[in-house]
Amino acid sequence: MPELPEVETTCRGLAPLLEGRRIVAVRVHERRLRWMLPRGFEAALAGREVRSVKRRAKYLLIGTDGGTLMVHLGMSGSLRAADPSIPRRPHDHVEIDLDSGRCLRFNDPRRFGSMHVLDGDPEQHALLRALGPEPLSSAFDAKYLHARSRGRRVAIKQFIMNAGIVVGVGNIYASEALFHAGVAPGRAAGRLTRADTARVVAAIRRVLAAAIKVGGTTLRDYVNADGNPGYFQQKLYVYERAGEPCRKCTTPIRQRVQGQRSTYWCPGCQR
DNA sequence: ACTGGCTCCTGAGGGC
DNA sequence: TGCCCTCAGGAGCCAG
Repeated sequence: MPELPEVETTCRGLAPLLEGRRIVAVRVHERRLRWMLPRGFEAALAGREVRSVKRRAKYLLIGTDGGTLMVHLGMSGSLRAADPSIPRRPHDHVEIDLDSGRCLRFNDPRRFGSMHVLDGDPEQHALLRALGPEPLSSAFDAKYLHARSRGRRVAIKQFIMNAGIVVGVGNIYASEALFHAGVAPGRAAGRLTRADTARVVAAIRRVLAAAIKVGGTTLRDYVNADGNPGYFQQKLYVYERAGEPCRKCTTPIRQRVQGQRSTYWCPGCQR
């Protein structure tokens, strides 16, 4: 499932394939994504030249000479620059032909992903305006997390998954980061000490950077722009390891549900 | 201002 | 062998 490292990997893979290319044609095979693709979606993109490929949170921002294509991969989405001679696969919902001869295909079995064409500054769009800082930016530090968490009773795991606080920390990396920080996931965010928040920030940054380095985590669906999986799943310490011995202290990893999401943690290592 | 719950969807996996 | 049921999950949205 794409989290920030997977989106970043896709972004880096797509940039050289898209930048400077002109969009020749757009075909939509399924309009019912997270939000219905409006009439005029195809026309808003056809003929445009791609100027930049960026990422904000888990959104891909494909800037053109006339508007920005904003893509979210949801939990099962992928974008690949395919050879058009390869037949379309099930759930290839949108195809964007480029003047390079390649075809950008958006595949998303669960259709939790989305596509928008934006005018003007993407940062001002309602979906981006209220987002917190990027986890790998200097704005996300211990001072910030400590200040934002004061008075908050919500569990720290749900707190760091709140995109209004910090973007890009999904279910897998939230559990992994809290393990490395040595902080139990159920603790109230507002009860964390300054030292705790420093360790949480450092762990989030370290885990995300490490995952980006190996191309993200592939558990079920995710493939990058070239159709290849990531390898971070081999470095998971707690996620989907319930009952298995902790890699550090051999205590059995525990699992519980927080906010409709599975949380994994080591009661020996995390306090 | 917070917090928790619901919702979209399909494939995987377990049970029988 | 095959069918049916349950569950997972990003994140916007709404109600309390």
